[in-house]
Amino acid sequence: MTEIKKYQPALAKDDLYAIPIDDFFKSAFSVDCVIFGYHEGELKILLIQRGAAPFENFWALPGDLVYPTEDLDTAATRILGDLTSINDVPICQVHTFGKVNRHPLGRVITIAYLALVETTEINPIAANWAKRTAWHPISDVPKLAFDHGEILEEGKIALQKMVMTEHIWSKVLPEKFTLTAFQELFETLLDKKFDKGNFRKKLSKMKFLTKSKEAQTNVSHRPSALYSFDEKKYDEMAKKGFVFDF
Amino acid sequence: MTEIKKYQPALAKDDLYAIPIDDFFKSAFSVDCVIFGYHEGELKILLIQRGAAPFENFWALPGDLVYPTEDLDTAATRILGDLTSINDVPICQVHTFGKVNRHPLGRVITIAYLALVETTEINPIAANWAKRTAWHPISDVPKLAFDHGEILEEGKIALQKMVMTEHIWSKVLPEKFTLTAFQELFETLLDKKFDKGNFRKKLSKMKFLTKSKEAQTNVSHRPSALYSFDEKKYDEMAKKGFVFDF
DNA sequence: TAATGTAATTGTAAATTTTACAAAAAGTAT
DNA sequence: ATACTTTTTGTAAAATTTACAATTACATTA
Repeated sequence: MTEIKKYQPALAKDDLYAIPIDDFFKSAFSVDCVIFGYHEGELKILLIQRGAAPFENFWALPGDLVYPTEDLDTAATRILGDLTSINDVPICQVHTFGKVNRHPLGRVITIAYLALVETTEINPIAANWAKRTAWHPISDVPKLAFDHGEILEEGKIALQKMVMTEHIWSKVLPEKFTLTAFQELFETLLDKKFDKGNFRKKLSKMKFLTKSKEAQTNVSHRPSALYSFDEKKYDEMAKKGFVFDF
Repeated sequence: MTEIKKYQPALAKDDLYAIPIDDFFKSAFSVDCVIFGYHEGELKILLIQRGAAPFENFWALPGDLVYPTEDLDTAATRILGDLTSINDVPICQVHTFGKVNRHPLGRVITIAYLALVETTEINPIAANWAKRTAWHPISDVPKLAFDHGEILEEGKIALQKMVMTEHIWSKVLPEKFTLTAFQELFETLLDKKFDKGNFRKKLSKMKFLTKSKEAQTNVSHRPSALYSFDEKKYDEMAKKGFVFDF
């Protein structure tokens, strides 16, 4: 009995699936990146136009096969960079999609990763087999390649959940920002409106925004104080199990 | 230019990874099941003792390779059944683990699935290459095969999050249950204590537990009313974006 | 049968938070 | 100086949370 035979996986009761172990090692997996862009109250999604079969010319999420010698998280970052020239953006895993026929060229399961960035601070440049890149308003997305439509929908749900439990939003605003900008960000991401006075009262109780001595300039009205995000304070609170509950 | 060449994935800038497309299709993927069992204030985890290499004789999460012609979700259910004889338990995806060297026999990424069941209502029977099955107290788990220790830790965190946002707990209690039993369940899962009076006041506002006309019998104290879970009501509230916030 | 023990259930008052606004403040533009 | 705009603070009523205390309903024991 060989080493390989020993590792033969479980067989279904009717032996329907009794296939040699080698046949299991004929799959591939890919990463698809759901990159949301926020700017001044508008949420967009980053797409590429595919310059390679299958689904050539279709719009799609930036994604590609993972190298056999590459860690999953590493691959996600690398692939995003390879196709869109976006680097240094932390992305996090969301969900894995594994329907048998989701990919026309063979068995490929795909792991979706997600990030939220400031639309104008990122400069996506199509590279490799990506023909072009474009930000599409979240409310007006074309038909996508593969099952990317489904992946995007899951991504939207995951984004809203993460907004309330992680500081995924913290790199979207500039170093110093007004509370109004902060509120607009949350109103956009959560698709809700908040009372201005009450919103900031809740925030001040949360302690993780610290007021600086600087103020807004060049506005034709009372200038706003500028705040900054205190990650340490946030983590303290998060550890105690708090969630945004607006 | 062949069809395959066309689909060649993105190349890294330095061509380090320029390998033929076929080499991508040499991976496998597996499912590992994190099955939590609850009974009378005790949380346990279901493990199997492996009867096959690698990690023969090690305790491990029930898991195995996915067939190339099998949907991911289908595989999860099938594998759990094959190894532990547990069927009809809904399990949900949690996270995918994809470090290059996590599996000694080749590149295998694994997708973790999770469920919560009533320990005594499930009768796990080792089957196939599983030597035996056992419930281990969550606080006393042996060293596990592969990276299953890490997967279990992630599973614990995911369980707590899900308890607050989904009714993953709803099949754990009997059809009719006391509010005290309900409270004990949540205290166990969230590892917190609650004030009895206040806990049930919050519950009554949530509306998804309906009081039946029956009461507890054979208890040497005032008998408790029995309640049942109203899934429809729960879903209504969940749709409006509510979370348990005890 | 009455008293006792136990846990379920309801009650309550003080403290806190939420809500829906209103008023005041601090700048530019006219 | 006045108007305008948005920030910032204030406030009173309503609702909720909190920390207990009191009451209730059963079985068991005296």
